[in-house]
Amino acid sequence: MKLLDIGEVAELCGLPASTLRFYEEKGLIASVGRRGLRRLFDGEALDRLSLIALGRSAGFSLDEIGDMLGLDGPPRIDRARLAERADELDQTIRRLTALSKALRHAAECPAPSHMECPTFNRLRRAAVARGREARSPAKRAPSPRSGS
Amino acid sequence: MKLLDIGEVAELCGLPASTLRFYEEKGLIASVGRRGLRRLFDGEALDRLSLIALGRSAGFSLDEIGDMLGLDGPPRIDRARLAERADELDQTIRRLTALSKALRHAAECPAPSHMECPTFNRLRRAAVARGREARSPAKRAPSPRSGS
DNA sequence: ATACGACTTCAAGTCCACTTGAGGTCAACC
DNA sequence: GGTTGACCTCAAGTGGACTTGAAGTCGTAT
Repeated sequence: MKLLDIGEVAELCGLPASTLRFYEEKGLIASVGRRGLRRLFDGEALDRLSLIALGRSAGFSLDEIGDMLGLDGPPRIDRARLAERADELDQTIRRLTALSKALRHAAECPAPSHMECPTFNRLRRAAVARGREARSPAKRAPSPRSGS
Repeated sequence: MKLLDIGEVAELCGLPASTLRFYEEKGLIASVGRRGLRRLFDGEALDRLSLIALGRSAGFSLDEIGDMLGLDGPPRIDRARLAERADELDQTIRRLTALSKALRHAAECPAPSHMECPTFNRLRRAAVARGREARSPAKRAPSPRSGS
């Protein structure tokens, strides 16, 4: 299997090399060796990076992801936790759906102030209400680096 | 209209008083006056706080929300931006939906390693793919303060 | 009148996920 | 064999959104 330079991995996964070093330092990924000083990665690193991206976009912190993937080692995944997080995600999805509708309505509604519009207020309440019980932020996947 | 102490506002909106002071400092909310040193708020602050919560949960930064609500003043909302963000939210929703399915599948699938499961891999790709073009994180609504 | 506790200010600290900078190494190409 | 540019390490810095701490003020209940 072809071994990859950190720059190639960076290219393939869309993360800057500094982030890959940072992830390695945290034990989230591992290089299979070095050529001189340079790290060499194999396909497993790419798999793990894809799982990391998945976890990040599900709102897990890097530490949580580390727990789940097994810091250095084969992924061992806590199924109960995944199901729980899936439930939370479904909540979030419902909330964001209400939110999207509210935004779209606000963008079109001619009422002078949105606070006077019953439709907006209904959607607003729907969007915010569920947020109260959220556990931690669900971030989008890390954005690609700015350059290029 | 009844005027509210910062503690009462905090109680009503579920944010700590320190956050309300912080928001006031940023110009996101304003008190209508003071009783001695103490800030007094009216209903409008609650409305704005609810819009702030809405904006936060849509993934706007406090600065962006400040722009939209008009730092100190009546909300003047950029409709094009709202529609644009609604589109982005819809993207996020689709991604999170794939993600939720992937997590749920991972929680149930008996395959020894998820990386070997075609279903998981398909969902994984679907969940991660769209994340590449995301602009900024869509956070959940701010969590209620820890105590009580 | 006095004590209490909820408020006040301002500066500094925290957390997370990275990024940046300085100074150094070295594999590969000409 | 020399240059180059991608890599290396380690420490420190960044940004957003708050939180905490110290020291002080003051409305309200007893």
